[in-house]
Amino acid sequence: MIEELEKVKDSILIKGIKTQELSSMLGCLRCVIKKYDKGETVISEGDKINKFGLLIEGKLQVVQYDYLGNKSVVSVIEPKQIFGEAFAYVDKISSLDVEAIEKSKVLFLDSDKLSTPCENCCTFHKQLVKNLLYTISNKNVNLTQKIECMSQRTTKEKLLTFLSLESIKNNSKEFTISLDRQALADYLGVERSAMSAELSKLRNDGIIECEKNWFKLL
Amino acid sequence: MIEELEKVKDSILIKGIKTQELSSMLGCLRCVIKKYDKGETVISEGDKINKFGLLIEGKLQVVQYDYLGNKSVVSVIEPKQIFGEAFAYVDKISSLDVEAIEKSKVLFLDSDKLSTPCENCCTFHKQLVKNLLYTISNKNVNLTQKIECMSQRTTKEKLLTFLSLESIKNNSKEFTISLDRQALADYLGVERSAMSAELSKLRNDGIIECEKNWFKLL
DNA sequence: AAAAGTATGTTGGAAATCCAACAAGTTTTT
DNA sequence: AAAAACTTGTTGGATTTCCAACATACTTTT
Repeated sequence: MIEELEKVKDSILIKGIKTQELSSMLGCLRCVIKKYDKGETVISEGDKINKFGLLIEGKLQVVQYDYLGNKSVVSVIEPKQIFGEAFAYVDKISSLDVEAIEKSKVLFLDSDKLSTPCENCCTFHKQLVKNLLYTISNKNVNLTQKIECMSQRTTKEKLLTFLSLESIKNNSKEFTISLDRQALADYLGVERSAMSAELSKLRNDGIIECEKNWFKLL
Repeated sequence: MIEELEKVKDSILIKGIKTQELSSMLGCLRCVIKKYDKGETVISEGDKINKFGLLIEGKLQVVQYDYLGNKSVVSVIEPKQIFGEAFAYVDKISSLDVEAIEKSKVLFLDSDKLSTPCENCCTFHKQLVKNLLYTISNKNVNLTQKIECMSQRTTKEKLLTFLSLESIKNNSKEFTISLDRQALADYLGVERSAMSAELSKLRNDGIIECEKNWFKLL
Protein backbone atom coordinates (compact mmCIF):
# COMPACT_ATOMS: atom_id res chain seq x y z
CA MET A 1 0.00 0.00 0.00
CA ILE A 2 2.86 2.33 0.82
CA GLU A 3 4.34 1.80 -2.63
CA GLU A 4 1.10 3.00 -4.13
CA LEU A 5 1.14 6.09 -1.96
CA GLU A 6 4.63 6.91 -3.14
CA LYS A 7 3.19 7.47 -6.59
CA VAL A 8 0.98 10.29 -5.38
CA LYS A 9 3.07 11.78 -2.60
CA ASP A 10 3.35 15.08 -4.42
CA SER A 11 -0.42 15.33 -4.87
CA ILE A 12 -2.02 18.39 -3.41
CA LEU A 13 -3.72 16.34 -0.70
CA ILE A 14 -0.63 14.56 0.60
CA LYS A 15 1.96 17.19 -0.20
CA GLY A 16 4.07 18.14 2.80
CA ILE A 17 3.59 14.90 4.68
CA LYS A 18 6.80 13.07 5.57
CA THR A 19 7.37 9.62 4.15
CA GLN A 20 7.66 8.10 7.61
CA GLU A 21 4.23 9.50 8.53
CA LEU A 22 2.46 7.97 5.58
CA SER A 23 2.02 4.52 7.12
CA SER A 24 0.48 5.86 10.33
CA MET A 25 -1.79 7.93 8.14
CA LEU A 26 -2.97 4.86 6.29
CA GLY A 27 -4.10 3.24 9.51
CA CYS A 28 -5.44 6.35 11.13
CA LEU A 29 -7.69 7.24 8.21
CA ARG A 30 -8.82 3.66 7.56
CA CYS A 31 -7.44 3.86 4.06
CA VAL A 32 -8.36 1.23 1.51
CA ILE A 33 -7.25 0.81 -2.05
CA LYS A 34 -9.70 -0.45 -4.62
CA LYS A 35 -9.15 -1.40 -8.22
CA TYR A 36 -11.55 -0.83 -11.07
CA ASP A 37 -11.62 -2.09 -14.61
CA LYS A 38 -12.48 0.18 -17.49
CA GLY A 39 -16.22 0.86 -17.44
CA GLU A 40 -16.75 -0.04 -13.79
CA THR A 41 -18.66 2.27 -11.50
CA VAL A 42 -16.73 3.82 -8.61
CA ILE A 43 -19.54 5.83 -7.02
CA SER A 44 -23.22 5.53 -7.89
CA GLU A 45 -25.77 8.27 -7.74
CA GLY A 46 -27.64 7.73 -4.50
CA ASP A 47 -24.65 6.36 -2.61
CA LYS A 48 -24.10 7.62 0.89
CA ILE A 49 -20.53 8.87 0.88
CA ASN A 50 -18.32 8.72 3.97
CA LYS A 51 -15.05 8.28 2.17
CA PHE A 52 -13.53 10.28 -0.58
CA GLY A 53 -11.10 9.14 -3.22
CA LEU A 54 -7.58 9.95 -4.31
CA LEU A 55 -6.89 8.58 -7.77
CA ILE A 56 -3.56 6.74 -7.85
CA GLU A 57 -3.55 5.62 -11.43
CA GLY A 58 -5.94 5.41 -14.37
CA LYS A 59 -8.64 7.85 -15.30
CA LEU A 60 -12.16 8.49 -14.00
CA GLN A 61 -15.14 10.41 -15.25
CA VAL A 62 -17.75 12.23 -13.20
CA VAL A 63 -21.07 12.03 -15.02
CA GLN A 64 -24.57 13.16 -14.34
CA TYR A 65 -27.99 12.42 -15.76
CA ASP A 66 -30.53 15.18 -16.26
CA TYR A 67 -34.28 15.01 -15.75
CA LEU A 68 -34.65 13.32 -19.12
CA GLY A 69 -31.90 10.82 -18.47
CA ASN A 70 -29.37 12.44 -20.78
CA LYS A 71 -25.84 11.74 -19.70
CA SER A 72 -23.25 14.49 -19.49
CA VAL A 73 -19.65 14.51 -18.37
CA VAL A 74 -19.07 16.90 -15.48
CA SER A 75 -15.35 16.39 -15.16
CA VAL A 76 -12.48 14.02 -15.73
CA ILE A 77 -10.31 12.90 -12.81
CA GLU A 78 -6.61 12.43 -13.42
CA PRO A 79 -4.12 10.72 -11.11
CA LYS A 80 -3.30 12.66 -7.89
CA GLN A 81 -6.67 14.38 -7.93
CA ILE A 82 -9.32 13.80 -5.30
CA PHE A 83 -13.03 13.32 -5.86
CA GLY A 84 -16.21 12.87 -3.86
CA GLU A 85 -14.99 15.12 -1.04
CA ALA A 86 -17.84 17.62 -1.33
CA PHE A 87 -20.51 14.98 -0.89
CA ALA A 88 -18.53 13.34 1.89
CA TYR A 89 -18.49 16.50 3.97
CA VAL A 90 -21.99 17.74 3.36
CA ASP A 91 -23.11 14.29 4.39
CA LYS A 92 -25.55 14.02 1.52
CA ILE A 93 -26.09 11.25 -0.93
CA SER A 94 -24.23 11.67 -4.17
CA SER A 95 -26.12 13.13 -7.10
CA LEU A 96 -23.35 12.15 -9.46
CA ASP A 97 -21.85 8.97 -10.85
CA VAL A 98 -18.15 8.29 -11.03
CA GLU A 99 -16.99 5.75 -13.61
CA ALA A 100 -13.59 4.38 -14.54
CA ILE A 101 -12.75 5.15 -18.16
CA GLU A 102 -9.41 3.38 -17.79
CA LYS A 103 -8.24 0.61 -15.50
CA SER A 104 -7.79 2.52 -12.26
CA LYS A 105 -6.56 2.35 -8.68
CA VAL A 106 -8.21 4.51 -6.03
CA LEU A 107 -7.20 5.24 -2.45
CA PHE A 108 -10.21 5.92 -0.25
CA LEU A 109 -9.84 7.98 2.93
CA ASP A 110 -12.38 8.20 5.73
CA SER A 111 -13.66 11.77 5.64
CA ASP A 112 -14.66 11.81 9.30
CA LYS A 113 -11.35 10.47 10.52
CA LEU A 114 -9.55 13.08 8.52
CA SER A 115 -11.45 16.06 9.90
CA THR A 116 -11.40 14.83 13.51
CA PRO A 117 -7.78 14.59 14.59
CA CYS A 118 -7.06 11.72 16.94
CA GLU A 119 -6.06 12.31 20.56
CA ASN A 120 -2.35 12.48 19.92
CA CYS A 121 -3.00 15.07 17.23
CA CYS A 122 -0.54 13.65 14.73
CA THR A 123 1.22 16.35 12.81
CA PHE A 124 0.24 14.89 9.46
CA HIS A 125 -3.38 15.47 10.41
CA LYS A 126 -2.88 19.20 10.53
CA GLN A 127 -1.24 19.16 7.14
CA LEU A 128 -3.98 17.01 5.64
CA VAL A 129 -6.70 19.33 6.89
CA LYS A 130 -4.85 22.30 5.47
CA ASN A 131 -4.39 20.57 2.14
CA LEU A 132 -8.00 19.55 2.01
CA LEU A 133 -9.23 23.04 2.81
CA TYR A 134 -6.97 24.35 0.12
CA THR A 135 -8.25 21.88 -2.44
CA ILE A 136 -11.93 22.43 -1.77
CA SER A 137 -11.52 26.19 -1.59
CA ASN A 138 -9.66 26.10 -4.84
CA LYS A 139 -12.48 24.19 -6.49
CA ASN A 140 -14.85 26.82 -5.17
CA VAL A 141 -12.84 29.61 -6.72
CA ASN A 142 -12.74 27.75 -10.02
CA LEU A 143 -16.47 27.02 -9.98
CA THR A 144 -17.15 30.67 -9.21
CA GLN A 145 -15.02 31.75 -12.14
CA LYS A 146 -16.79 29.37 -14.46
CA ILE A 147 -20.10 30.83 -13.33
CA GLU A 148 -18.74 34.31 -13.92
CA CYS A 149 -18.02 33.35 -17.53
CA MET A 150 -21.29 31.53 -18.08
CA SER A 151 -23.33 34.38 -16.60
CA GLN A 152 -22.37 36.66 -19.45
CA ARG A 153 -25.14 37.00 -21.97
CA THR A 154 -23.35 36.84 -25.30
CA THR A 155 -20.71 34.47 -26.58
CA LYS A 156 -18.39 37.42 -27.14
CA GLU A 157 -18.70 38.48 -23.51
CA LYS A 158 -18.23 34.91 -22.31
CA LEU A 159 -15.05 34.62 -24.32
CA LEU A 160 -13.66 37.96 -23.18
CA THR A 161 -14.45 37.20 -19.55
CA PHE A 162 -12.70 33.86 -19.81
CA LEU A 163 -9.68 35.28 -21.60
CA SER A 164 -9.38 38.16 -19.21
CA LEU A 165 -9.39 35.73 -16.24
CA GLU A 166 -6.75 33.59 -17.92
CA SER A 167 -4.68 36.67 -18.59
CA ILE A 168 -4.83 37.55 -14.89
CA LYS A 169 -3.93 34.01 -13.86
CA ASN A 170 -0.92 34.06 -16.15
CA ASN A 171 -0.07 37.58 -15.21
CA SER A 172 0.41 38.44 -18.87
CA LYS A 173 -1.51 39.53 -21.94
CA GLU A 174 -0.13 36.50 -23.71
CA PHE A 175 -0.86 32.94 -22.60
CA THR A 176 -1.81 29.46 -23.72
CA ILE A 177 -4.83 27.59 -22.49
CA SER A 178 -5.27 23.88 -21.89
CA LEU A 179 -8.64 23.56 -23.63
CA ASP A 180 -9.24 22.92 -27.30
CA ARG A 181 -12.12 24.65 -29.08
CA GLN A 182 -14.72 22.03 -28.28
CA ALA A 183 -13.70 21.89 -24.61
CA LEU A 184 -13.73 25.66 -24.37
CA ALA A 185 -17.20 25.80 -25.91
CA ASP A 186 -18.41 23.19 -23.41
CA TYR A 187 -16.83 25.12 -20.56
CA LEU A 188 -18.59 28.32 -21.59
CA GLY A 189 -21.82 26.52 -22.43
CA VAL A 190 -22.02 27.60 -26.05
CA GLU A 191 -21.90 26.05 -29.50
CA ARG A 192 -18.43 25.35 -30.83
CA SER A 193 -19.07 26.67 -34.33
CA ALA A 194 -20.73 29.84 -33.09
CA MET A 195 -17.82 30.37 -30.73
CA SER A 196 -15.31 29.86 -33.51
CA ALA A 197 -17.09 32.48 -35.56
CA GLU A 198 -17.03 34.84 -32.62
CA LEU A 199 -13.31 34.28 -32.13
CA SER A 200 -12.73 35.20 -35.73
CA LYS A 201 -14.72 38.36 -35.29
CA LEU A 202 -12.70 39.31 -32.20
CA ARG A 203 -9.57 38.76 -34.23
CA ASN A 204 -10.80 40.84 -37.17
CA ASP A 205 -11.86 43.62 -34.83
CA GLY A 206 -8.31 43.74 -33.48
CA ILE A 207 -9.34 42.82 -29.96
CA ILE A 208 -7.33 39.62 -29.70
CA GLU A 209 -4.76 37.57 -31.52
CA CYS A 210 -4.92 33.82 -31.31
CA GLU A 211 -3.74 30.63 -32.87
CA LYS A 212 -4.69 27.26 -31.53
CA ASN A 213 -4.16 27.36 -27.78
CA TRP A 214 -2.23 30.60 -27.82
CA PHE A 215 -3.97 33.90 -27.12
CA LYS A 216 -2.95 37.51 -26.85
CA LEU A 217 -5.17 40.34 -25.62
CA LEU A 218 -4.60 43.61 -27.43
CA MET B 1 -17.17 40.30 22.32
CA ILE B 2 -18.76 37.24 23.83
CA GLU B 3 -22.17 38.91 23.74
CA GLU B 4 -21.76 39.39 20.01
CA LEU B 5 -20.87 35.77 19.57
CA GLU B 6 -24.03 34.72 21.40
CA LYS B 7 -26.02 36.21 18.53
CA VAL B 8 -24.51 33.79 16.05
CA LYS B 9 -23.92 30.71 18.19
CA ASP B 10 -26.34 28.67 16.09
CA SER B 11 -24.57 29.63 12.86
CA ILE B 12 -23.27 26.73 10.83
CA LEU B 13 -19.68 27.66 11.61
CA ILE B 14 -19.99 27.80 15.39
CA LYS B 15 -22.77 25.28 15.87
CA GLY B 16 -21.91 22.56 18.36
CA ILE B 17 -19.35 24.59 20.27
CA LYS B 18 -20.05 24.95 23.96
CA THR B 19 -20.60 28.40 25.37
CA GLN B 20 -17.70 28.02 27.81
CA GLU B 21 -15.38 27.24 24.90
CA LEU B 22 -16.24 30.36 22.97
CA SER B 23 -13.94 32.68 24.88
CA SER B 24 -10.89 30.46 24.45
CA MET B 25 -11.82 30.27 20.79
CA LEU B 26 -11.79 34.04 20.51
CA GLY B 27 -8.24 34.19 21.74
CA CYS B 28 -6.98 31.14 19.97
CA LEU B 29 -8.17 32.30 16.56
CA ARG B 30 -7.14 35.90 17.03
CA CYS B 31 -10.69 37.03 16.54
CA VAL B 32 -11.48 40.66 15.95
CA ILE B 33 -14.79 42.38 15.45
CA LYS B 34 -15.06 45.25 13.02
CA LYS B 35 -17.93 47.57 12.33
CA TYR B 36 -18.90 49.00 8.97
CA ASP B 37 -21.30 51.73 7.97
CA LYS B 38 -23.60 51.34 5.03
CA GLY B 39 -21.56 51.66 1.84
CA GLU B 40 -18.21 50.90 3.42
CA THR B 41 -15.88 48.35 1.86
CA VAL B 42 -15.15 45.21 3.90
CA ILE B 43 -12.79 43.49 1.47
CA SER B 44 -11.26 45.05 -1.64
CA GLU B 45 -10.34 43.30 -4.81
CA GLY B 46 -6.62 42.75 -4.60
CA ASP B 47 -6.54 42.29 -0.84
CA LYS B 48 -4.45 39.49 0.53
CA ILE B 49 -6.84 37.50 2.70
CA ASN B 50 -5.68 35.66 5.80
CA LYS B 51 -8.86 36.03 7.78
CA PHE B 52 -12.38 35.21 6.84
CA GLY B 53 -15.56 36.80 8.13
CA LEU B 54 -18.65 35.72 10.00
CA LEU B 55 -21.38 38.32 9.68
CA ILE B 56 -22.91 39.07 13.07
CA GLU B 57 -25.42 41.68 12.06
CA GLY B 58 -26.26 43.81 9.05
CA LYS B 59 -26.03 42.84 5.42
CA LEU B 60 -23.16 42.58 2.95
CA GLN B 61 -22.86 42.27 -0.78
CA VAL B 62 -20.22 40.43 -2.77
CA VAL B 63 -19.64 42.28 -6.03
CA GLN B 64 -17.36 41.90 -8.96
CA TYR B 65 -16.30 44.01 -11.87
CA ASP B 66 -15.88 42.53 -15.33
CA TYR B 67 -13.24 43.37 -17.91
CA LEU B 68 -15.21 46.47 -18.89
CA GLY B 69 -15.70 47.61 -15.32
CA ASN B 70 -19.37 46.66 -15.14
CA LYS B 71 -20.42 45.87 -11.60
CA SER B 72 -22.44 42.78 -10.79
CA VAL B 73 -23.68 41.34 -7.52
CA VAL B 74 -22.37 37.84 -6.92
CA SER B 75 -24.16 37.17 -3.65
CA VAL B 76 -25.68 38.75 -0.59
CA ILE B 77 -24.40 37.81 2.87
CA GLU B 78 -26.91 37.56 5.70
CA PRO B 79 -26.11 37.32 9.42
CA LYS B 80 -24.58 34.00 10.53
CA GLN B 81 -23.09 33.39 7.11
CA ILE B 82 -19.36 33.34 6.45
CA PHE B 83 -17.54 34.93 3.56
CA GLY B 84 -14.04 35.17 2.15
CA GLU B 85 -13.10 31.66 3.27
CA ALA B 86 -12.31 30.41 -0.23
CA PHE B 87 -9.74 33.11 -0.87
CA ALA B 88 -8.34 32.74 2.62
CA TYR B 89 -7.55 29.07 2.09
CA VAL B 90 -6.30 29.17 -1.47
CA ASP B 91 -4.00 31.93 -0.31
CA LYS B 92 -4.72 34.09 -3.31
CA ILE B 93 -5.62 37.71 -3.49
CA SER B 94 -9.32 38.37 -3.64
CA SER B 95 -10.85 38.96 -7.04
CA LEU B 96 -14.05 40.19 -5.46
CA ASP B 97 -15.21 43.15 -3.43
CA VAL B 98 -17.33 42.87 -0.32
CA GLU B 99 -19.35 45.94 0.65
CA ALA B 100 -21.71 46.69 3.50
CA ILE B 101 -25.21 47.49 2.25
CA GLU B 102 -26.41 48.00 5.81
CA LYS B 103 -24.61 49.01 8.99
CA SER B 104 -22.83 45.76 9.85
CA LYS B 105 -20.72 43.95 12.42
CA VAL B 106 -18.25 41.32 11.28
CA LEU B 107 -16.24 38.78 13.27
CA PHE B 108 -12.96 37.93 11.57
CA LEU B 109 -11.20 34.63 12.27
CA ASP B 110 -7.64 33.79 11.41
CA SER B 111 -7.85 31.11 8.74
CA ASP B 112 -4.45 29.65 9.50
CA LYS B 113 -5.07 29.38 13.23
CA LEU B 114 -8.32 27.63 12.55
CA SER B 115 -6.90 24.95 10.31
CA THR B 116 -3.80 24.34 12.42
CA PRO B 117 -4.97 23.13 15.84
CA CYS B 118 -2.84 24.32 18.70
CA GLU B 119 -0.70 21.91 20.76
CA ASN B 120 -3.40 21.16 23.30
CA CYS B 121 -5.77 20.35 20.46
CA CYS B 122 -8.79 22.08 21.94
CA THR B 123 -11.99 20.21 21.26
CA PHE B 124 -13.68 23.23 19.73
CA HIS B 125 -11.02 23.21 17.07
CA LYS B 126 -12.15 19.85 15.79
CA GLN B 127 -15.72 21.03 15.64
CA LEU B 128 -14.79 24.24 13.86
CA VAL B 129 -12.83 22.37 11.22
CA LYS B 130 -15.74 20.02 10.66
CA ASN B 131 -18.16 22.91 10.39
CA LEU B 132 -15.91 24.75 8.01
CA LEU B 133 -15.46 21.72 5.79
CA TYR B 134 -19.20 21.28 5.77
CA THR B 135 -19.79 24.89 4.81
CA ILE B 136 -17.27 24.99 2.01
CA SER B 137 -18.36 21.63 0.66
CA ASN B 138 -21.93 22.76 0.73
CA LYS B 139 -21.07 25.85 -1.28
CA ASN B 140 -19.29 23.57 -3.67
CA VAL B 141 -22.39 21.43 -4.17
CA ASN B 142 -24.56 24.51 -4.65
CA LEU B 143 -22.19 26.03 -7.19
CA THR B 144 -22.10 22.75 -9.07
CA GLN B 145 -25.88 22.65 -9.21
CA LYS B 146 -26.06 26.19 -10.47
CA ILE B 147 -23.63 25.27 -13.21
CA GLU B 148 -25.73 22.25 -14.04
CA CYS B 149 -28.71 24.55 -14.60
CA MET B 150 -26.79 27.18 -16.52
CA SER B 151 -25.16 24.60 -18.78
CA GLN B 152 -28.50 23.73 -20.33
CA ARG B 153 -28.92 25.32 -23.71
CA THR B 154 -32.49 26.58 -23.71
CA THR B 155 -34.44 28.49 -21.10
CA LYS B 156 -36.95 25.66 -20.95
CA GLU B 157 -34.23 23.14 -20.10
CA LYS B 158 -32.68 25.50 -17.56
CA LEU B 159 -36.02 25.86 -15.83
CA LEU B 160 -36.77 22.15 -15.83
CA THR B 161 -33.32 21.32 -14.52
CA PHE B 162 -33.72 23.83 -11.73
CA LEU B 163 -37.21 22.68 -10.84
CA SER B 164 -36.24 19.05 -10.90
CA LEU B 165 -33.35 19.73 -8.50
CA GLU B 166 -35.66 21.66 -6.18
CA SER B 167 -38.13 18.81 -6.31
CA ILE B 168 -35.40 16.39 -5.24
CA LYS B 169 -34.24 18.69 -2.44
CA ASN B 170 -37.79 18.95 -1.13
CA ASN B 171 -38.42 15.30 -1.72
CA SER B 172 -41.74 16.14 -3.35
CA LYS B 173 -43.27 17.11 -6.69
CA GLU B 174 -44.70 20.17 -4.96
CA PHE B 175 -42.56 22.84 -3.37
CA THR B 176 -42.01 26.55 -2.95
CA ILE B 177 -38.82 28.35 -3.88
CA SER B 178 -37.18 31.33 -2.22
CA LEU B 179 -36.49 33.26 -5.41
CA ASP B 180 -38.82 35.65 -7.15
CA ARG B 181 -38.95 35.75 -10.95
CA GLN B 182 -36.17 38.28 -11.37
CA ALA B 183 -33.88 36.45 -8.96
CA LEU B 184 -34.61 33.14 -10.65
CA ALA B 185 -33.82 34.63 -14.04
CA ASP B 186 -30.54 36.00 -12.69
CA TYR B 187 -29.72 32.63 -11.15
CA LEU B 188 -30.29 30.84 -14.45
CA GLY B 189 -28.62 33.57 -16.46
CA VAL B 190 -31.58 34.42 -18.69
CA GLU B 191 -33.94 37.28 -19.34
CA ARG B 192 -36.83 37.60 -16.91
CA SER B 193 -39.49 38.28 -19.52
CA ALA B 194 -38.34 35.44 -21.74
CA MET B 195 -38.35 33.15 -18.75
CA SER B 196 -41.83 34.22 -17.78
CA ALA B 197 -43.02 33.41 -21.27
CA GLU B 198 -41.34 30.03 -21.06
CA LEU B 199 -43.00 29.32 -17.72
CA SER B 200 -46.37 30.06 -19.28
CA LYS B 201 -45.63 27.68 -22.10
CA LEU B 202 -44.65 24.93 -19.66
CA ARG B 203 -47.91 25.53 -17.86
CA ASN B 204 -49.97 25.45 -21.05
CA ASP B 205 -48.24 22.28 -22.15
CA GLY B 206 -49.28 20.65 -18.90
CA ILE B 207 -45.72 20.06 -17.73
CA ILE B 208 -45.91 22.14 -14.58
CA GLU B 209 -48.32 24.06 -12.42
CA CYS B 210 -47.15 27.17 -10.68
CA GLU B 211 -48.26 30.29 -8.96
CA LYS B 212 -45.83 32.78 -7.52
CA ASN B 213 -43.26 30.82 -5.54
CA TRP B 214 -45.22 27.59 -5.58
CA PHE B 215 -44.45 24.92 -8.17
CA LYS B 216 -45.74 21.47 -8.97
CA LEU B 217 -44.19 19.08 -11.48
CA LEU B 218 -46.73 16.99 -13.37
C1' DA C 1 -59.20 54.50 -0.13
C1' DA C 2 -56.17 56.40 -3.32
C1' DA C 3 -51.61 56.51 -4.92
C1' DA C 4 -47.25 54.85 -5.65
C1' DG C 5 -44.38 51.15 -6.07
C1' DT C 6 -43.32 46.33 -7.13
C1' DA C 7 -43.87 41.76 -9.32
C1' DT C 8 -45.43 39.14 -13.10
C1' DG C 9 -47.08 38.09 -17.74
C1' DT C 10 -47.42 39.28 -22.76
C1' DT C 11 -45.99 40.67 -27.21
C1' DG C 12 -43.29 41.84 -31.52
C1' DG C 13 -39.26 43.06 -33.87
C1' DA C 14 -34.07 42.98 -33.52
C1' DA C 15 -30.24 40.35 -32.44
C1' DA C 16 -27.82 36.29 -31.23
C1' DT C 17 -27.41 31.42 -31.01
C1' DC C 18 -28.03 26.92 -32.61
C1' DC C 19 -27.61 23.43 -35.94
C1' DA C 20 -26.05 20.94 -39.83
C1' DA C 21 -23.13 20.66 -43.39
C1' DC C 22 -18.90 21.28 -45.42
C1' DA C 23 -13.96 23.00 -46.40
C1' DA C 24 -9.33 23.29 -45.04
C1' DG C 25 -5.74 22.24 -42.09
C1' DT C 26 -3.46 19.08 -38.67
C1' DT C 27 -2.36 14.81 -36.41
C1' DT C 28 -2.41 9.89 -36.03
C1' DT C 29 -2.65 5.42 -37.91
C1' DT C 30 -1.58 2.03 -41.12
C1' DA D 1 3.48 8.24 -47.88
C1' DA D 2 -1.30 7.57 -48.10
C1' DA D 3 -5.38 7.10 -45.57
C1' DA D 4 -8.14 7.93 -41.78
C1' DA D 5 -9.41 10.59 -37.94
C1' DC D 6 -9.66 14.74 -35.70
C1' DT D 7 -9.63 19.90 -35.17
C1' DT D 8 -10.88 24.35 -36.53
C1' DG D 9 -13.20 27.85 -39.30
C1' DT D 10 -17.15 29.27 -42.30
C1' DT D 11 -21.75 29.83 -43.82
C1' DG D 12 -26.95 30.20 -44.08
C1' DG D 13 -31.40 29.24 -42.52
C1' DA D 14 -34.25 27.85 -38.41
C1' DT D 15 -34.80 28.67 -33.77
C1' DT D 16 -34.31 31.03 -29.55
C1' DT D 17 -33.29 34.79 -26.81
C1' DC D 18 -33.01 39.55 -25.91
C1' DC D 19 -34.97 43.95 -25.34
C1' DA D 20 -38.27 47.46 -24.65
C1' DA D 21 -42.70 48.57 -23.91
C1' DC D 22 -46.90 47.95 -21.85
C1' DA D 23 -51.02 45.56 -19.19
C1' DT D 24 -52.45 43.58 -15.05
C1' DA D 25 -52.32 42.13 -10.45
C1' DC D 26 -50.64 42.52 -5.94
C1' DT D 27 -48.28 45.30 -1.87
C1' DT D 28 -47.02 49.06 0.58
C1' DT D 29 -47.25 53.78 1.63
C1' DT D 30 -49.61 57.91 2.46
